[in-house]
Amino acid sequence: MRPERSLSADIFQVSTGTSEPIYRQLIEQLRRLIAGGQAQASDAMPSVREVATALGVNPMTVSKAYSMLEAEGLLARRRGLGMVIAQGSPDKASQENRLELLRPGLQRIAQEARQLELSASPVLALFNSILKGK
Amino acid sequence: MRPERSLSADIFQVSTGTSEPIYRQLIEQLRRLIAGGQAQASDAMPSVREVATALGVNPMTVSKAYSMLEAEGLLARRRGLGMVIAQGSPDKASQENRLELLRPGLQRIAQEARQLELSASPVLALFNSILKGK
Amino acid sequence: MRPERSLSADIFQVSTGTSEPIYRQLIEQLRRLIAGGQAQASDAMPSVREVATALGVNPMTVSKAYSMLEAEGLLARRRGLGMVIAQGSPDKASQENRLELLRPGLQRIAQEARQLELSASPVLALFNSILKGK
Amino acid sequence: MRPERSLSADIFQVSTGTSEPIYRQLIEQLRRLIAGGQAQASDAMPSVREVATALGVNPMTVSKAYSMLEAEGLLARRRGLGMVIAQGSPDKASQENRLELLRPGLQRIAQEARQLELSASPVLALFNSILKGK
DNA sequence: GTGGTCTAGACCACT
DNA sequence: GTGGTCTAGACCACA
Repeated sequence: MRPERSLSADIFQVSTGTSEPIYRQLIEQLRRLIAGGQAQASDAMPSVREVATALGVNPMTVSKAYSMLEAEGLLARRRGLGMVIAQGSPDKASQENRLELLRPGLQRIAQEARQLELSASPVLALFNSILKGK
Repeated sequence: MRPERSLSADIFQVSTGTSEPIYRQLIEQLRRLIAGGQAQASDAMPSVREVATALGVNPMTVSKAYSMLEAEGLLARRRGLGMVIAQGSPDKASQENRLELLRPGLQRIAQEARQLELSASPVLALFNSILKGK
Repeated sequence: MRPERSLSADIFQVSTGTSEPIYRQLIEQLRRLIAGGQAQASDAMPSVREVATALGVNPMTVSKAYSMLEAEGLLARRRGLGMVIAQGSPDKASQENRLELLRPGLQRIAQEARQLELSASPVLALFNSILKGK
Repeated sequence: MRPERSLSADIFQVSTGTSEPIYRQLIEQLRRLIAGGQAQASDAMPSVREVATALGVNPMTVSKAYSMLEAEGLLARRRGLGMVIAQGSPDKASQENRLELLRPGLQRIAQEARQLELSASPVLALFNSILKGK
């Protein structure tokens, strides 16, 4: 078994203002981190407590996210040691597959741009500056 | 009384697949249509029943959206006649202001792209094709 | 977390005889309780179900009032825990400001008294007895 | 038949901002004018058109009020001439009876004053100034 | 025809 | 336990 890497609690960012439930934000983010290759099999997850205090949310909320990820097979429980990325979790996905994960969100924004009567170029320019500037 | 334009029920599109409640989708869409200048003061809104049947949702769901838009000052009620875009509703916003409305969504996507370890250029290419192709 | 006071369900009284909708009666009453200082920031509101059973109305009616008060910024939702008076809600208003809230109603009564050809003194005497006697 | 007096259209005042329907405001006001003795049997009512333009409301709304007052027996229709106060309409009521008509409104205000934590004296002082000053 | 209010009941999400 | 959302259906008020 290869040496184990520990993931930091700041891999997660949540926004409480959104209507999207916090536990779901966490789930989606870990899925992306795995698809992007930043979290790999046998990496140790930060503890529920660490994440909860770092994000300022209820520990039960983090625990629920972890449990659902475990049920989904992406996380595995190591008794007394915490959770790790499961051996069976998917490897880093291909670029095409990762791009496809962004499509629904981009389509939604495109629809909003149309309702705002915005043409493509200024929207692309703004997106470009956000992608690079931050 | 100056001529009045009637908006059609198909200005609205809802997706039931999302977790975002239907009435909120309607609210957001009307806000954008006003900001985009496609709905202007004193335009007549389609009736609650028209929108409800067009979208296949319960009239109360549409009514809830209309009521909240009225409380917000964007719609005005004409007793017995229906709702119209309120006189006090904002005029078409400047292009800069309309772009700003897209910023939060674009920032969210950019964060997701980073978690997926995607560089800017393929993401921009995909967005470009969505904006233009559809 | 500082100590929190819980408001009882009997802070509300509704009269079904009036044409004023129940949810609006609740809204107006809470506004007055806040202006009067009897409900303060971070006080816990009675639950929707408690109020509904205490008043004998449908929970959705109470929920509607709470939602509109939340949209107005007077109430804040605590996910899974209930509603509290929002931090941003106004403090107890000055006596002059509270008096001003009564002015429109008093003006309406004064107009009625004029139409009934009633002079000031008997009307004031009646009002005095009502204010003190009950 | 004694000489006929003509009532002016400005005996009515309506507020469109209220939830109370306009036609009902008109009905209540005429009832009070009769109880107060300012409108007496065989007085000629202002025409529907006059009242509608003076108040800026829909003629159908005034017509509805007149019709309901006729059904109630307070107004009588004189073919081709307009409406008059009916012969059978009650005479000016006693002061005690007229005062009683104000009681429900005053009780409502008293309850509001209690919720605003206002004591009797400032409220009475305000009411006094409104009754006399205007 | 228009919107508003209320009910009864179901299901969901969060803690 | 908490509130939120949606449905189906009834009744009212206004024009």
